[in-house]
Amino acid sequence: MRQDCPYIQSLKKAGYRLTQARLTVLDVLESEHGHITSADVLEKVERINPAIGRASVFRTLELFTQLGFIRPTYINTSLTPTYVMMHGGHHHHVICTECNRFFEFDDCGLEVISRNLQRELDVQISGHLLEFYGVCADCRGPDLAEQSS
Amino acid sequence: MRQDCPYIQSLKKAGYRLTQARLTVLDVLESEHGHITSADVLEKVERINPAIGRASVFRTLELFTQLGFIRPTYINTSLTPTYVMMHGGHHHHVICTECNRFFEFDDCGLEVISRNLQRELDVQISGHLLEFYGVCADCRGPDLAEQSS
DNA sequence: ATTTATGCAAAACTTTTGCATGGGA
DNA sequence: TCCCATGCAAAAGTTTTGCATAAAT
Repeated sequence: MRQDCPYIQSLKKAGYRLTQARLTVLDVLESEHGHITSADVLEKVERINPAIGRASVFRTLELFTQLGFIRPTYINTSLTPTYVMMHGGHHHHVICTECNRFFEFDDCGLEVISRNLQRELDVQISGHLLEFYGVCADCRGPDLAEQSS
Repeated sequence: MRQDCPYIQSLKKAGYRLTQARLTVLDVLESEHGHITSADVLEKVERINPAIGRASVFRTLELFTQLGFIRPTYINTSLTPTYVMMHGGHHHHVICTECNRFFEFDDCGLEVISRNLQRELDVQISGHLLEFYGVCADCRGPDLAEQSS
């Protein structure tokens, strides 16, 4: 486990202990490169280390959310949250409303808007989440779009 | 109840019946100008018309989400969703991570990005949600807006 | 007259809590 | 050693289901 991981550094700096539960949840989150449901986190943590209780996973998820590491979002119509990693404080993706597939993208050109809002509303902005909704090529049918399943 | 309401038009056009439950939930959503938790929707609908069952409220909320009228988001650390109205397919706000207050804003200048993504990812985009996170002036302290308690 | 949508109430789940105890610094 | 964080298991809530019935078109 990389001690140079920025999240681990943040945990330490904030005075939180580096426990098995926290490190394992962090590993699971990062192994999913970006987004994972709470149910999946529970399952994967359990598989890696059965000694870690569910409660700790939820407590960790809440802590990480408070610290800004992750952010819960609703994806499909289920009641369980999908957590996305807030690398550098932000996250951007396009979600296909038909198949719920994710398409992540990096640049969002929101720095200017962020600065303006900061000034206009007098809010010290630390991050953002941008979600676009649409229908991907596959879900629009094979006729008009390329198929690449 | 305004029959010219765009949401009512959409419901009709999609072939859904204009029932008491749906019209009442719509009224509640609009009366909250923007965002409301599921628990609050339940409570307000109950107050307006006790004959409407909880199940119908949830079914309606899910339907409206599928139709793109609203979008569930996580605000405070509670497990209940907060629904935001997707006027014109989009919604933008800044959330204070301390007091959970909302600051909505209109323009987000995302049309260009939206078009680019549409072309690059071949996804037909229908809307978006943009959330900024930060700490508002009040929460940063009374005077210097710099104090951290 | 047709169906769709509803209400009711129980079932199904997910998340939270309390407390004694273990593990990190 | 000190005290934060954990595990366990039950409790607390929220959301979903099944089915007979009401109501919208």
